[in-house]
Amino acid sequence: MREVAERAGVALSSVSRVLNNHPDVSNSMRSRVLAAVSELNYEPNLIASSLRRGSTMTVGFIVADISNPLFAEFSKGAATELDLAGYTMVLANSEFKRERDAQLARLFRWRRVDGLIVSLADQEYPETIAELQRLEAPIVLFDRDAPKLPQASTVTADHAGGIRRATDHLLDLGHSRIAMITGPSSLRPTQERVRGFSNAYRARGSRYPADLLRTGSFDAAFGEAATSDMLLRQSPPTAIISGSNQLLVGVLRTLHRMSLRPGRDIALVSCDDVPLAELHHPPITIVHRDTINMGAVAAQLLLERIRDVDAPPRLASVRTELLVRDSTFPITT
Amino acid sequence: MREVAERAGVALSSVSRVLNNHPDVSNSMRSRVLAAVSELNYEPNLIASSLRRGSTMTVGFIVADISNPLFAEFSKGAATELDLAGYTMVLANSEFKRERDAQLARLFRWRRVDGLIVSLADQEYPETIAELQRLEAPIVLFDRDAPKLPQASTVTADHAGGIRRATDHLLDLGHSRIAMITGPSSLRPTQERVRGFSNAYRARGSRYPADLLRTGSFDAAFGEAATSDMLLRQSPPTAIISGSNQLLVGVLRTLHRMSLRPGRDIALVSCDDVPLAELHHPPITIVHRDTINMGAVAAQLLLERIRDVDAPPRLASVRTELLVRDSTFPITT
DNA sequence: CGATTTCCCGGTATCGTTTCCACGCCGCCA
DNA sequence: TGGCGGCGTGGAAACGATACCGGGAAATCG
Repeated sequence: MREVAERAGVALSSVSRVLNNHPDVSNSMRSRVLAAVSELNYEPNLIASSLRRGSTMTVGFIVADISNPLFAEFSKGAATELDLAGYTMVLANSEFKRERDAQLARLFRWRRVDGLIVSLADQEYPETIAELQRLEAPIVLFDRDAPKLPQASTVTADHAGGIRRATDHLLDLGHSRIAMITGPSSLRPTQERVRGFSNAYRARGSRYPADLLRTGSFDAAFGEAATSDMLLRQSPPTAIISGSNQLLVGVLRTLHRMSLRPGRDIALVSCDDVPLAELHHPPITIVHRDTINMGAVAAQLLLERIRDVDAPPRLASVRTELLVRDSTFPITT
Repeated sequence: MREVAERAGVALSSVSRVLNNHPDVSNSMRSRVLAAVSELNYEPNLIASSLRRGSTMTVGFIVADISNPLFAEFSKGAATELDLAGYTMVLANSEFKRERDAQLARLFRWRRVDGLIVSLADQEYPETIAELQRLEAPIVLFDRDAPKLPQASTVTADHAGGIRRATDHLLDLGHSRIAMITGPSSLRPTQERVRGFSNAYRARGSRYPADLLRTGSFDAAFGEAATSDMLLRQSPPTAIISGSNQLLVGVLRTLHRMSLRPGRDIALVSCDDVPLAELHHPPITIVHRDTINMGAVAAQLLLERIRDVDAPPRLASVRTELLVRDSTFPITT
């Protein structure tokens, strides 16, 4: 930049003004500087700029596992939206380790990100909460509750409503022993789903079968184990609700192993639409949410608070939708 | 940092030495400084550090679409490996637009990334090549050839071998009219697959059916259109090879629409193992490659050249493997 | 015991920008 | 004609860290 200034015969500050198209710059100045810039192949240094400005134009993104389509789509939605605003996304996987969450929060703080989007592995881990509280930049939580972080915005999905509709659907079809397998009980999606599940039964004056509710984790192995365990019990379920695309993989593995065909021998509902669900034989009924849009909304909530420091944190909830397909069917008693 | 120095009654340079555990620092100095650091809750500024050091400890990652499981797994493998070395991944989606590739390459250069991993949307687009050539940091290409970028390392998969084995497998089963649907003909994976396809036929003294080779793009819509087009022709294929998980979605949609069942009415092979392939009825034969490992290898190639400026660029190829499942079967003529 | 090395430490320049302040000039108005 | 406001510009002080250089004290050696 100094070379550019010399070549154009002007001051450094003028070069800076031209490059940031500051209003106070004459046409002759602008053209001289731009000429020198292109002659010298000048390349701005965004690091120096960040240091001086106090803003890095980066947003941190902490997620358990980017290879999970849920997070991948969410991140895509967010990245696209951030791009439009000139922000770059910095990505890190926590690998479901809460200590990683805390470390990464600190790292991003040190890197001076302008904002942070995070899907906590454990929404109550004090270390993580503490690290996040020290962050002055705005935060958006993805599908998590964290009362200790009142300064954070949140984007969630209406899991309770979705599961409520799914359960109603199954109950209407005559199923009453419905199993639900979903993630860690400490996480918002799980809590909401249990609420929706419970509400559906309660609306009909009964209680949900507690022995058929399995909370634990979101991975395929858990889905596999929980399914086979329940199916081998005395009074097995006639329908299963799976809480994630990964759990679905486990559920299907077990059903396949036991030669039970969804849609005929057992009803099946899962959460989040993936190619597997649509193209399975039979196609699987899904509690759908627009994850890419959730990412976009998360980015918007974040940008809103980056741009206006005084903007209050907000909570956005995207709706869920029941896609009824052939894996659910009326039971004949 | 100045406050820390004052509080500890030492010079700034000493604080820096302690924090970077430079050898020339006494124990008493270390403890005094560390005490002051924790009393003041000092937080290092990695931006300033980057500016001064000339290294940002970040690696750029340009990919067409992170929501594609292929790229998502690849990125996960790379991110995990980079993490171990203390590097942070900066992510951007090109959305298959070659102009975006070029823009992003420039952006990352300006951001002074220490390295770049990139899966080009178009491996020959001159703008992108030019932008990459100006980059002084090392580059790793994912599954692309770019002779104009001799300074770049590359990680690829043995597509030719995989498709060769898949084609041999089908030919052995008695299929001769085998269709292959794969991506843009300008891209390495496509070229390699065509080579493997062709080799298999040539080894038996014949030529591959040119009317059944469809190159175009990697998305589901193309897979859907190409499949229905070929199946409606006079002499339709008895087997289909799909070149990506997205194409597979399209192929399956068409087969489903035409009430053709893979494994019975038509043989089917696809590339890259995804839950859909394993849990489909029947399970789909796959040309498999370890994408997470490819990411790890890409990161290693990059780190090697970041650490040793004189290290020559390298080319790593990961093997592919044919997972024979029930979607391929002997044809009875 | 003097000379030379080793060990620590402080001061300062520097990385490449942006922003504030001051100043000169021109045009306008009274 | 003198004062005043706005425009355009240059100079310099940051932003927060690191690395070089030099010097004083302690340790080692002949």
